[in-house]
Amino acid sequence: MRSVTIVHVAEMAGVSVKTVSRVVNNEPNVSAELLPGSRRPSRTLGYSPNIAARRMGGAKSYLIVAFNDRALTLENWRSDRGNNWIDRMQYGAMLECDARGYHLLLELIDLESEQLERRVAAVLSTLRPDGVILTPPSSDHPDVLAVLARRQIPFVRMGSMADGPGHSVALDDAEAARVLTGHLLELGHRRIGFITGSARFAVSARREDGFVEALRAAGVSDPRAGVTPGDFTFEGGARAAEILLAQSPRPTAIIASNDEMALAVLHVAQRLGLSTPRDLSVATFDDSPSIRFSFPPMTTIRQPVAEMAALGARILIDAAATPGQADRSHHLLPFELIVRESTGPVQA
Amino acid sequence: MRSVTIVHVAEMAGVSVKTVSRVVNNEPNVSAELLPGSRRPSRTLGYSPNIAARRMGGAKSYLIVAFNDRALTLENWRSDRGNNWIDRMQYGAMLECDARGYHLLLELIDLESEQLERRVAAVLSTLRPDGVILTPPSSDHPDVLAVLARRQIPFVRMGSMADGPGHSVALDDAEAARVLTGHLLELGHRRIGFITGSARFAVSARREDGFVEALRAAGVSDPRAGVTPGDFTFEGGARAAEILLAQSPRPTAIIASNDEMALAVLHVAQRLGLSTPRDLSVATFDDSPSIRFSFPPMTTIRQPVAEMAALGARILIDAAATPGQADRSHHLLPFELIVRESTGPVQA
DNA sequence: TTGAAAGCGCTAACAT
DNA sequence: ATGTTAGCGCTTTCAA
Repeated sequence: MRSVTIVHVAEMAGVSVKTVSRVVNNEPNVSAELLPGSRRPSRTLGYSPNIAARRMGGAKSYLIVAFNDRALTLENWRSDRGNNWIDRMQYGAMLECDARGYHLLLELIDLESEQLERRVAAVLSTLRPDGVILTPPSSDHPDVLAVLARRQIPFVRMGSMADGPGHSVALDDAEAARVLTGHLLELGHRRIGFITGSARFAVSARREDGFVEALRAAGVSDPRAGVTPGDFTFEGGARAAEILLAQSPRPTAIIASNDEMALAVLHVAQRLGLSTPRDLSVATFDDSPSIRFSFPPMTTIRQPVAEMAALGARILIDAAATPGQADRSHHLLPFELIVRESTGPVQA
Repeated sequence: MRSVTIVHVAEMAGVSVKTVSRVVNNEPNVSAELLPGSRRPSRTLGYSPNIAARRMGGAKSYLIVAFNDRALTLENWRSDRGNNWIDRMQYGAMLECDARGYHLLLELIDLESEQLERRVAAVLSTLRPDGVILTPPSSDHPDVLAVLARRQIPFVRMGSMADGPGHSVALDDAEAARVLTGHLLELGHRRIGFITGSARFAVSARREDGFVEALRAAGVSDPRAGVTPGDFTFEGGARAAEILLAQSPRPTAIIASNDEMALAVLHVAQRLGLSTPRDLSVATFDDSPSIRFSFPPMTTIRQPVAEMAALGARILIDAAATPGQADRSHHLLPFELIVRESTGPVQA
């Protein structure tokens, strides 16, 4: 079935194709009477402009591409643990795109590849997106940023605090860690363990820094004593928890740098016969579904990931709509401490 | 920066654009010497064909669109509970697309809309995908199927057992329910509660049927006694669990039609002072991360969702590559019973 | 085996 | 306020 084109609509309306184009794109210089006149046939015929042809005509592509790290995505798939962060990012961006007549395309890129620049360039040539969303750890990858900048394609770095080119949307992870740590300090905890994230992600260091600073500010001696390396996986979290809980005196609270490791802490504590929060308080960072449904539901930092992504998409779509705007901007979104049942006052 | 086109490559190679096109698309009738000759410049220049132009030229679009129900997605986003099924579907399809030079585009459609047909048609006109993946509940929506069939766009219905047009990839949910129920029967359970899913999804009835059949086959009198309505949400699952656990005599096991409701059962049981699996066995269906990390980790049916989606994408890509193939096929993938710690022998 | 030319559906630039 | 024309980058005829 050949589909209806702008020519059909124009013929039916008895006007030129350009007029139809103007109406469809809400351009000025169309007489008011024409609006319904041209619009009616387009409705009747069920016309919607073909995106490829539009792009060929020199207009926008109505495409936003989000780059995800391939290795991460693959591993995620294999382990099937559901990377909630990416999902929420996608929902937010997709909804915003959808509302603005845009389409979101997820693309896998191999950050470790030697051909990274070439690959990124190829995707851009092939797809011609109006904008690109970068998720960690590509948000801070110099090669990716370089290609994007060279091509002059608007892009937004998600979750990056680094001062780089393009737009960025993030939240203050260090401050979030300080707030979370502060919550435990208020409950009387002094021996607090902290399981770090993978060094590949800039966020790991930021959270660790916030934790250490909060302890230092509270006058805790040797604030780094409880810092134990983790890697964002359940297994890594379990190992770290075992190390921490074998210490004497034992920490009365543990902060995990992500939810999966926090779940692991809960498991290890349970195995050791420790009750949460009576014997051990546990707090974490991402507020994924799993920790809301855990025993007990966990205290955490709530990040507005979907909102961040929606903002990112909005910035790109606006940039495509009004060229010549600033090509850099920096946005910090608020987070929220959510106190649940996994944290309680330290027992005497 | 103007990007490199086929013309540049042709000039550099000293051949016609058509020859370059042939090389790029692995078409026959190119002399062997030309292959490296034309390919070298294309590498040097970093050429990749523009998808929009390709499409305009009458070739494939290299696009697969997956339709998701908008209301479901929105609700999912708001409740932020992470619809693992969709995520796994997407991973599988995306990886397959990526491996074949394709791109996956998620589109939201409003199944409740009166303009559904028009909207679907608009997306198809706009994007011109080479194929469409339908996720439940759109897999069985007659209007959606009608538009697709009329347009002659290859599509695959995911998780649909209905005998309809197009391709379908599913697993035998009824059989899965029978196997899961059989596991409990073997452990000696006779009073088994079953919390159904939402009636909007065809899978709900299939699982319920399998459960009832298994009990009947085992000679359990009144096999429908334990069937209690649920809706796939945590709250709905909790309500159903409360009803079931208030019965006297109490069921010794409960099967929930999805993981979120199973988590709710665990919560309610815990609140009532029932220990799992000693006092109550719990089993469920989707094997999402949350039930692997729950206390205790739950017995479940493992569905190869990503593999199903990958197969779906493969079918569509193959169909686009070799027109004239059968436009219907039906695939049933195997599932797996995974026994964890939430189910145990009935206590005397 | 190779190439020249036409055209896909749309929009930008340039008339009118 | 409206229409005409010339591409956009590619692939398909069809011819050499």
